[in-house]
Amino acid sequence: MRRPSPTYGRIAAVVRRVPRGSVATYGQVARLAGLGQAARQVGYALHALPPGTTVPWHRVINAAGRISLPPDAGGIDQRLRLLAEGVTVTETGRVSLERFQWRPRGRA
DNA sequence: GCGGTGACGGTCG
DNA sequence: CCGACCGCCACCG
Repeated sequence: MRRPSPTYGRIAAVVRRVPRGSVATYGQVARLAGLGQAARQVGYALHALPPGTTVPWHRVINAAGRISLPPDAGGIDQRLRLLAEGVTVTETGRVSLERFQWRPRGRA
């Protein structure tokens, strides 16, 4: 079955595993997707997601616990979506990773 | 095949 | 807490 999974496919697969009400960091997703240090690529891939996708891209934030997406590029929408799931996001786009980061069975 | 680029990450000031 | 710098890697022209 080779690994036809284009990198984007693996990234999307990992992001779909992030449960509602939790968030994951780009680096965490990259790691779980087997991309190593290609965290930047995660953001690049999410940016390339087609409209109407089922991937909860809004649950992915940076390691600093902040929304990276510029407000005028969807950051506003991302913040509202997170708030709608019960994730506390300050007006500056800060999220408490201690409280909301996804922890898949002790790994990662 | 080479080089520029980026929804990042970690360190330093 | 915030900004600047450098290092990593895959995508695209």
